[in-house]
Amino acid sequence: MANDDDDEVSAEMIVWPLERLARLIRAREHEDALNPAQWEALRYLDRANGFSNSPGALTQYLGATKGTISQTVMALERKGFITKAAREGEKRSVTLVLTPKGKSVLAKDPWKQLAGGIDDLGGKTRRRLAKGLKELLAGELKRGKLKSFGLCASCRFFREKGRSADSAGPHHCMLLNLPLSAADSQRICVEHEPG
Amino acid sequence: MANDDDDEVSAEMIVWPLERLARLIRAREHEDALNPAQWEALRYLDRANGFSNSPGALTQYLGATKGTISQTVMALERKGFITKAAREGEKRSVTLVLTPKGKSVLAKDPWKQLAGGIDDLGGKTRRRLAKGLKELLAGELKRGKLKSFGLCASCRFFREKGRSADSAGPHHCMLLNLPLSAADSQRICVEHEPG
DNA sequence: CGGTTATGGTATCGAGTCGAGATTATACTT
DNA sequence: AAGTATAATCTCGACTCGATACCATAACCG
Repeated sequence: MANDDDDEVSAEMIVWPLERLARLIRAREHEDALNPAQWEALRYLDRANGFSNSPGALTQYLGATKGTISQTVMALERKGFITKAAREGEKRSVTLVLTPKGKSVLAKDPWKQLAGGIDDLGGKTRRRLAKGLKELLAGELKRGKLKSFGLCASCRFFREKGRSADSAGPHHCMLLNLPLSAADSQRICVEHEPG
Repeated sequence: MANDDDDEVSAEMIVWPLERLARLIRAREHEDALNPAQWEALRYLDRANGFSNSPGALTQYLGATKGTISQTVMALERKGFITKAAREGEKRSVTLVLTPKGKSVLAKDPWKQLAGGIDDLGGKTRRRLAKGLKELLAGELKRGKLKSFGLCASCRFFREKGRSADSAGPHHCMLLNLPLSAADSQRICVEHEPG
């Protein structure tokens, strides 16, 4: 194991499987009354915090355009997977919330089924796989000047507070100057900035 | 480095970046007069050997249906990226060949641009990344009972022959019982079976 | 206050994907 | 010769997608 850096792995040996894997999973996203675009939106909304469950944030996350996302959101609403509601204190915006039907269909997410294969991987491979993908994604985000959509724990605007009796939650966001519930701090955020 | 297997990496830390990376690259596949489906087909045809450059093989590679691929192929032909020709000795089938225009546009392939980011990765990470992705893809292929589309070198039907003056090439395929040019043996094949 | 500009979302359009199913032509089998 | 399998195409309806125009609300500024 001394010369672990020999035997160069060509970029193709990473790009080709990556590309085909993504394509094949996508091909299975036409089942269960949803299609790939709708799956992507549903997955995002399941992970987004209260500042981020809007069509605009979804647009940025997916690297799409507002018009396209508007259509997809309407399809999801029509099919009963999400509901729309007015956003508190911002009449232009809207909140998108999963219905019970929306939450339950996520169990059949084709990407989620990949998790089984991941469990069979060795610890070293899992660690390096996560690290490599994280860096590749970071590069792609930088190239497209896109947002990171990370969790509070890695955000420069996050201030963790000790437990308190405050019902609004123990933490605080310095950017929006708002209290953060413990649950919300575990979800991805449009405003996230690493730091 | 002794306890390299501690600190479990959750499946989500692999699936989420993987999913978003694939989505973001896909979002950039609308440039250059092509769209994602057409990019996928063009990339495949650039890598397929002489037995595998048909609509049917492309259909299997992408996990799609014949009708869909037929449309995409016609679009690529209409746009001048590929040409269609009759297949030798099989009148039902067709060969799809990249035009010079098709070959040159591949330089702008959004997936290819990922290769730069891969070069920045460390050797260990690159190795494990390739290994992990290969295994995840193998699992996906098994689940969907799909073909591997590997190279001759890993195929159980391949017989490497010594150099000869035979113009048809030095190698041989035991399945189709045909000679194989050195060039073709370096391209992916519908008939590939690991072993 | 009024005007300009920015922002969040929708309406509409045309090109194209996608799976499903029917159709045509060729090949193989018995 | 009849039946079946295979390679590809055609047609259909539902949907994605970017582009553009549009509307409402918000922010800013003199």
